[in-house]
Amino acid sequence: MRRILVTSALPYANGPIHLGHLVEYLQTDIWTRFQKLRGNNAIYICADDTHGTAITIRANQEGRTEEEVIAEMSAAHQRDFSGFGIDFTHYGSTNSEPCREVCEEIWAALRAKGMVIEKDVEQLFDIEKGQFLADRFVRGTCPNCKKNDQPGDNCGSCGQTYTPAELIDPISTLSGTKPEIRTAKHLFVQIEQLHHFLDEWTQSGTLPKESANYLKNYFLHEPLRDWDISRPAPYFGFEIPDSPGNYWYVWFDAPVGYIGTTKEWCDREGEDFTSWWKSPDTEIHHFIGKDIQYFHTLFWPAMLNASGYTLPTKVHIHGFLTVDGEKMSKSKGTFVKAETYLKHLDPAYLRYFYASKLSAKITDIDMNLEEFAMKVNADLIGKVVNLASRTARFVKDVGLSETYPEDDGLFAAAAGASDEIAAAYEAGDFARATRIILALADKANPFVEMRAPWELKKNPEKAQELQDVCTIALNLFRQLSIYLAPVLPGLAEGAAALLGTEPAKWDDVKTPLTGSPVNKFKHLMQRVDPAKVTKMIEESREEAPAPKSSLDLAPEITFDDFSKIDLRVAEVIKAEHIPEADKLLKLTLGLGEGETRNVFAGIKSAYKPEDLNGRLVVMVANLAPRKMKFGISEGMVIAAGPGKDEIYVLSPDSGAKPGQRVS
RNA sequence: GGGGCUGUAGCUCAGUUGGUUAGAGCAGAGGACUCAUAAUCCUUUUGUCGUGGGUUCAAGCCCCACCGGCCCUACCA
Repeated sequence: MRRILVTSALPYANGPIHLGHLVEYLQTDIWTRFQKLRGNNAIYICADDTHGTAITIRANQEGRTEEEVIAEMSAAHQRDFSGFGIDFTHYGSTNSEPCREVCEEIWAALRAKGMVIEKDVEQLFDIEKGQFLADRFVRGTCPNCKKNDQPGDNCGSCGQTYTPAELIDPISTLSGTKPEIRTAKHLFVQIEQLHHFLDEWTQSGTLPKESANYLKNYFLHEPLRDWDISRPAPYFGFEIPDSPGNYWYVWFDAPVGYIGTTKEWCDREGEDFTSWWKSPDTEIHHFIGKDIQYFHTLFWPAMLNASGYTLPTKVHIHGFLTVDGEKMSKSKGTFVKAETYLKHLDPAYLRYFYASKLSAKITDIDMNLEEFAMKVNADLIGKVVNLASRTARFVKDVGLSETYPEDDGLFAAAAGASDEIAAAYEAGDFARATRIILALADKANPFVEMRAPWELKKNPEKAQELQDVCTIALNLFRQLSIYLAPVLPGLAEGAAALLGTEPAKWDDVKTPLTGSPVNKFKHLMQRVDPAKVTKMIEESREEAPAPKSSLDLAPEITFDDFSKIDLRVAEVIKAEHIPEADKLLKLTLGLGEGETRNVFAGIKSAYKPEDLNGRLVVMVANLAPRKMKFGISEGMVIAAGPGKDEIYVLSPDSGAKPGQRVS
């Protein structure tokens, strides 16, 4: 029996759980349930990540204390997780005494190894609020491209990175005042001292290959920079014991939360803490997203190494979630909160859908909503549950046959897939696991079809054969339900209840069930109703926020970009109605020297043809011709205004000649 | 700018250490059945494996370049 400690990254206590988070927590939950089902001693530890400036800002805005904010958020998070069947052994908080104790212990170890140094750091200081500003709380003009209203670390327009102190005209987003540059003492951890260790550890098979490559080529090819680990007061977090007025940066104490939360659980349950975190016999498995790799694969192992804690056995890294091929979007309604999902849909659907998409690779997964409904219905309802649903009621009165009948090797084949499926689960390749399992279902259904129990039922002399066929189908169904139990614990329970047995263990797939009663069949799962998916999306849709300023400029372009556009003065030689067109007028434009262009302009709602005849306008003369319903349009007339009856065609001052270039 | 990953049928993806006519599920087409939550079963269509070079007796798999997509780029939580 293996001892396995499993963690998911700690969700930040500043927002609700959404479908993107759930990729990770469901992945971890499935993996942990799999380990338990195999008979291993696995625990799943998680906690809210509670420290940092963002929490303080929020608390101030809401006129509450940080503790009130994080308590409410923790309750909400746990409610959401529980709604999805995520079964934590213990869920804690980084703002707890055990976490503080472990932070202090690790810190002391780093100090003892001489890995902590002090350096002065220039940072912007908000005078009115009396605090230093993190990058995200400063905005100003980009020193590179001069685009205004950019964040303090890098420019959203040109991509340039810089320090907040380099910003032109910086403004504190907390007070709206202009911050000043001040110097403060920060504490740094010199993880370069463990460079050699990290070189080896990161390439030791603990990490996915692509992650190991990334670290090797991006960080470990040169000396590692010192890690700034402290923040000056005021800061919501733990004060550093030997450096009053300074607090540990949230990314120092967040991963320590894994250990601190385990400690809290051990104290409560009387478990031996040392055997979980300081024993070579215990495996540590972290599940994280690709965005926080370097915290977990450089700083974290360095901290553990320096303080004598067990290093992670494996760091499982997953990609992000997109919905219908795009980033989750509040305005499109694809930013779905866990709570909203649960109002409309069965969590089992999402558990299965994610499982069918997740592999051991660090690739993003897409939740196509149409595919979601179709796949869940086809696989789970149509194939798996259908096996029970189409046979159980035939044997409701007689139960299963006393001896397991001849089944053309189906049961043995499914039992034989056990190792392969287990290996796929173990490797985190749930997509492969579900593929193999569904292939078994695809063999079981044709068997039922061939033996046609509904025909056997008509002939009382074939009662035994009928019972045998159903015994086989229900046993195959039971195998499937056990294989799927990590993903769909509810289905496994339903299967056990139907067949009147105890909840299954993994190895039960190898022994057929005989002679037991079969209870009245109840639907184990409902089909996905696409209308409910639509409702969920509608409820998630938020009104697009109003543009920040009235001048919402398009991204900046260069002069070269502009000069690609060939604008010409043109004379409207002829403007005509097109009776079938709702919006278009057909214009014949003259560019001088007898050259004319045929242009369809969407200005019918604001202009009559007779108003335009003879007028000079400005046109884009080198626009690619476009085939439209009523002919080919060879350019475009420049106009201002929002549309409808507010369209204003531009005209040059008198004297301009058709064909002249506008620049 | 640097780096990681990725590009295989309409869609989602498998394709192990390079080896014979490139696979699955879904969708599509045709048929069967009626026990089952319009579920199931049978048959069947579809691919210049991103592009261009190279290595090799042999490349979807190896090398190079290019094009497209996603992501990271450390005082961001």
